[in-house]
Amino acid sequence: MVTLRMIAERCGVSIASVSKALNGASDLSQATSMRIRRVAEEMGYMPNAAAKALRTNRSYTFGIIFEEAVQHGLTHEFFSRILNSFLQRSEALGYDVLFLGAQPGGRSLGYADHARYRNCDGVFLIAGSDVVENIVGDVCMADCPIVCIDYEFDGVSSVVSDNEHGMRKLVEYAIQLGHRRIAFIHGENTNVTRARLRSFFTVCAEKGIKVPPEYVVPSVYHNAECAQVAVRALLDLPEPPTCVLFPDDFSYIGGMNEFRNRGLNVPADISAAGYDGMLLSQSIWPRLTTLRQDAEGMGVRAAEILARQAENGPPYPVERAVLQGVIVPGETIRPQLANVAPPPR
Amino acid sequence: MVTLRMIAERCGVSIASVSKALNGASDLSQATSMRIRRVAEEMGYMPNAAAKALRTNRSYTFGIIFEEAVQHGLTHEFFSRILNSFLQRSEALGYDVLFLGAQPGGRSLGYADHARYRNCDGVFLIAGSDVVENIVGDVCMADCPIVCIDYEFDGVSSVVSDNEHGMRKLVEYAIQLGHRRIAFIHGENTNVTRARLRSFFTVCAEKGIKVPPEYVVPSVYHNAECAQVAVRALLDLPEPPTCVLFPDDFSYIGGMNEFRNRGLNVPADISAAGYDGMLLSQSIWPRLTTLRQDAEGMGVRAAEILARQAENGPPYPVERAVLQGVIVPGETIRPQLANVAPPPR
DNA sequence: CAAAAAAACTAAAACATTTTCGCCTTCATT
DNA sequence: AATGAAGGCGAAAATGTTTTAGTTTTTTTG
Repeated sequence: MVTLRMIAERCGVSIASVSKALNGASDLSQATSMRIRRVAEEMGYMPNAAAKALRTNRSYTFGIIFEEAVQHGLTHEFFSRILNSFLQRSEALGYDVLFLGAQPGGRSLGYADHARYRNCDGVFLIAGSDVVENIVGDVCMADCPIVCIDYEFDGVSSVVSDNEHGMRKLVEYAIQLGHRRIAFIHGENTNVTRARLRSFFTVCAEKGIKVPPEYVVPSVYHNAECAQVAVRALLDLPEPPTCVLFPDDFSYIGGMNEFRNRGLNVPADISAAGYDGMLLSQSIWPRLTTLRQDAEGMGVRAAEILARQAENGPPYPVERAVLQGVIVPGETIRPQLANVAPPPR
Repeated sequence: MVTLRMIAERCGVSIASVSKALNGASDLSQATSMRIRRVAEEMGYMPNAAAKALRTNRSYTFGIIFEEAVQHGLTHEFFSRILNSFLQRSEALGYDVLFLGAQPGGRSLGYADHARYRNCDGVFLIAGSDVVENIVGDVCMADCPIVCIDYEFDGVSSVVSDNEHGMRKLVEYAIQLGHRRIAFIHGENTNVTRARLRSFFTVCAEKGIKVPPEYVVPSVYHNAECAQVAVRALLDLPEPPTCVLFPDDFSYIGGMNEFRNRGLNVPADISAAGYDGMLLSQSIWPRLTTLRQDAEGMGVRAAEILARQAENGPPYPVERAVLQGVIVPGETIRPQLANVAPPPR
């Protein structure tokens, strides 16, 4: 390992000068600075992150917490897309990303202690809605900026998907195509779900559409079987819906199975739309009409918020970024009435 | 931030003693050791990873490199499963995991330099077969143990999925059900693909099954459209196969679309099986018969190899771990002849 | 040309640890 | 009582870097 001292000796200058040359300090002559840099390059110098962090108290590391009760972990495409873009943006901003578990070094401490131990400059919290509330209190103890996903807490910055707006788009899309008997299968009771429900009711009311209580049926996110059961209930109603909205593409696919079991063709006999926009949803048949969330945007914004706050130092203001999704038109929904305009594009 | 010095002052002992107490050194009396530990706990002491790493030259960090040309990144379920299990096992072994990019700190250096900069105790290389060969040479310059996935290089340890064995299982399964006209749609020319092809031909030869060259058709991994085109060619043959094997579940689903387009029912009119075992493959209809790779096992073994080699220090021996998958029986394949035994279980 | 100012460079401290070596007790053994 | 051994503890060096506060050298100015 080549150190500043070794370069200094080779160049016949002091360690301080080498440090300055490599960090572009101003009080060094152009000539020596160049010479030192050349020698450093030759010797294959690579700074020591630990020493740097120790001295400057900056690690240029973002911690990332990834946890949810269902042990799917990163296999949720929504989460892995966020992570992907967060990684890229962080690297571009000069930060490395470290996974933070609750048991740093084998000992069972909390996330905050882990973050403090590693001297993180920021923490990105991606947690399923099922556990985020338990975690966030702990994480806050870390004395660095924090950003969490799809959840808003007092004192914690966040990046959220605009679920109200997304749901509005979806419902308006269905209504525009002439549907008036629209059912909504929704996920567990989380703030995300509540936002979507709120929006669903609001838009329906705006358009003068009555929503029978049986049309709003609870299910579980990412659970195909559960959604299938929910669809069964809907189809057994005396007056079943003409269009069903699903909470995510997994549920969507589960629901489609029930349509098929009943001999219903989509979209000829019944329409459907969903939320998420998984890659696969465009490969299956019929292609799903689904609201693709801007997961990439969320990762990018999270990295940018953390980087900015890390630069500025405490106190850390609470920031919010709201990202909007876009409808990916598929083949699962069609005009319900003859006298209605064809679907946009 | 509470340091050893602060604890020492509070306890009226030396810094050295505090360090020893917290690290369980032997030359300290039980009494003082207990007292120091209690005070440290009270004060909320958390060691400084940077100082520790600087002094001991061990960072307890594994670097992870994740790269492939197709920019799907972690959204490939196979990769995210590996990553997930690697994370968990690493944490249990006392290591944190850091993402390694090619541009540490904004400067465009290589992966090896990044690993050296962060003083990684090991590097885990997950790269798509399309880029791994370009990367591995660079990575080797890092003077720490390395494990890569699904690829075998001289001088580099690796964890591989037993593609020969997996393919054998799949082919034998089809043959056992009476199929003798078996086609194989395969991915790009990589070592993984070659292993599967080799195995495919071997097993067919063993069982005395002739494979017409048109039955082996190239496609692209994770590309549904490509697979659909391949299926089209197969179905246009004068004597089409009775069973089609796909390189992955995405392709599988693409192929299924073509079956449907032709009005073929699966498995009544044609059988199919695949490779990967994505979660979703068990939610769609018909449920896919697919060979689920032991991705979790791969992540675990990778972490264990790195940890062991990091403990033992150089020189680092080249280790290989071979993991085997398991057939997940679905509904896409059925006995072809009447006089044949029913499918196992 | 002397003095002042600016430029170029360095010594040393500081960051939080671990670890080696040596010192001082205490206690048991001759 | 003298010797030795062992146990318990501390001083200090070392890790690689940044940064402050000088110190030396060069340049400018009157």
